[in-house]
Amino acid sequence: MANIRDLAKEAGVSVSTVSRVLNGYPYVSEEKRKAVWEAVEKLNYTKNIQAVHLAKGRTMIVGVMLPYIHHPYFSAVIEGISKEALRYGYQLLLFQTNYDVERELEALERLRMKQMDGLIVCSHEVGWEIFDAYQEEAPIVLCEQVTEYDFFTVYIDHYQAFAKALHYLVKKGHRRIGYCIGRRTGPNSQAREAAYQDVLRDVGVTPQRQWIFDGCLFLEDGKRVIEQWMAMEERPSALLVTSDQVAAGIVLEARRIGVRIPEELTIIGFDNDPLAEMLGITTVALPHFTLGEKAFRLLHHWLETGNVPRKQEELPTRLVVRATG
Amino acid sequence: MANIRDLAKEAGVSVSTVSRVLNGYPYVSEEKRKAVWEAVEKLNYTKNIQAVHLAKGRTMIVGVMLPYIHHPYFSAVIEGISKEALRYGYQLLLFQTNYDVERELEALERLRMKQMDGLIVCSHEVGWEIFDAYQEEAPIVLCEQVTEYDFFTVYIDHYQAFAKALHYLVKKGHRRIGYCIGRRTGPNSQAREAAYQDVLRDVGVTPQRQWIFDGCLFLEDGKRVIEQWMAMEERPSALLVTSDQVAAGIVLEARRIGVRIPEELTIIGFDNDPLAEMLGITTVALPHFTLGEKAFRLLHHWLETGNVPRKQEELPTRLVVRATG
DNA sequence: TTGTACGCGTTATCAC
DNA sequence: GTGATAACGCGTACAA
Repeated sequence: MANIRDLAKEAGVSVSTVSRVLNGYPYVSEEKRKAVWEAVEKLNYTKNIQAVHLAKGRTMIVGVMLPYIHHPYFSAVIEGISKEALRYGYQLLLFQTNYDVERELEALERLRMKQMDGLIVCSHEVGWEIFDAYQEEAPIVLCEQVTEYDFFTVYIDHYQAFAKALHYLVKKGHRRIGYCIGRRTGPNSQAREAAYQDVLRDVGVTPQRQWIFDGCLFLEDGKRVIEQWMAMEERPSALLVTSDQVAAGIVLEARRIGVRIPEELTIIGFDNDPLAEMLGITTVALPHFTLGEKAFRLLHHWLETGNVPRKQEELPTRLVVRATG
Repeated sequence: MANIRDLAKEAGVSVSTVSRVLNGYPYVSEEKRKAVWEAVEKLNYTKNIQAVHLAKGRTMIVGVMLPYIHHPYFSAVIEGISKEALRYGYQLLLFQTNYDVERELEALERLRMKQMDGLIVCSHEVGWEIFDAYQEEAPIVLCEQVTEYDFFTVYIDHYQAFAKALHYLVKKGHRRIGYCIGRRTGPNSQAREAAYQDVLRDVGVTPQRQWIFDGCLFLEDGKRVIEQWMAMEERPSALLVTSDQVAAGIVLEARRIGVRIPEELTIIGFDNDPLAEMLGITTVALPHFTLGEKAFRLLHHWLETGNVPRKQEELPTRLVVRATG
């Protein structure tokens, strides 16, 4: 493969002149410029981007750490990141972790190795203190709320979102309120749990353990939920559901087996998925796409300006009332 | 940041010895090995991966070219790619194109620049001849069927899949058969169209123009389809639908407005999405995840062995009969 | 306006 | 076992 020196020889100029022409710098005579481009043609030259990265100490690559891709939540976030990355001329390097700590650490090590200029963390398993340490060496933006440490963060306030939906239910007279959750360990789930405990305590209701449905991630899980619900002695009259996908599963299975919604069971989902609109599911709209966009912009700002004013940005949510609640 | 020379100085050895230790080569005395690792600790050293890439002429990165990420089809494919990439120690660089030719060319240029070792193309807009040209310089694997050129390809035979579903419908007595499609220009859509024309001709039916519903990509589009269907004079008695998402849209809206399925309208979707199972939609199962896996493995084989025996791999489909057809 | 020479950080090839 | 030293390919002061 031809390199910049071959070009210089072919065009009869120096390597720096070649470099100037290739990168569009001024102060190069028209004839030399032309000679260089002709050499490029003749030798079928292409710049080796790895060498550029090494020489410049920058890659214009941003890493994205997420557990799964094939999931409405994460694929929406990454779509937002991708859109903004494209706009600012950055590329995206994917780190799918499956919540495996080893893989998360691998991604962070890659950041230290300067494989990318910065990292966006969509969700994770390892402790904040780890990120805090790596943050000293390279820019990291997190997509989850964190209070104890000082990070660059863009997040949806799941506590408020959950509380909002709960207050709505309480106002409508519900007292036996349950909820479905994905992974209980995640910060989002913790926030939801906290809101649940707080609001129910405030209205003087003692939540029952079996009103909480764990491991609800996909459409299919909704089916299981409604089956469990059917088998219960003291059934909740309303459920806040992880996501609209799961809520859709509940609603469809309920229809199938003749459970009337919302008369017998009120359902509120999260996300504002097109499926929720189609099925008339009341939901809390969450701005996932915007989350990705803002996360990238925050990182971009950090990369371009270089200053490290820790910053948090909170994204608003909105209750969309439809037929199920 | 400390580099390999700093390490050498600190440990009192040469850079070559440092390199040997860092990369686990034999023939290094235990004491020097120890000295190097101590220096690594002391100087908080991390290898600069860009320099490694430049020196080795390999990146262990594979590019993935796709139009969108936030789409069940593509996110399944990329999940499959990702899984295999992880297994073989490769990283994934994302090229979201939105079917914009400029961006597709940009991805191909990046391949020439050796930013990645190979490229997997999930879907595209530019002509085959372009890929054919770039293929001379670096490995490319395509996820669509192509007959005119000689490529590395893994694909689902959409012609056969469509024909299979059509024959099933014909056997059940349907003659007025229509179909929904996403982008008509894609090779998959072309294959489906060809199957449609062929099968209907064979059974002596002249397809009507309005039996073909274009631009059907998402759940919401299903609603539009059923509305159009309602307004028609001579309605098709059966529809083959782009994807289960769109099929679900049709089925749900049909239920809502009281169109009986399958009595008035038979529906067959594609993908075998969980939503199809939940709604009892008859569908042709398409192995998207496997497609991604196989695509990566093919590329991997090419990268590791270096030989270029052009190869095509076809993936099987399966008709899953449920309630809607 | 142009060219020389060095830096970027690592790996690979020799010679010892 | 070990150490110089030359690649790898490009960017960029600095000098001219």
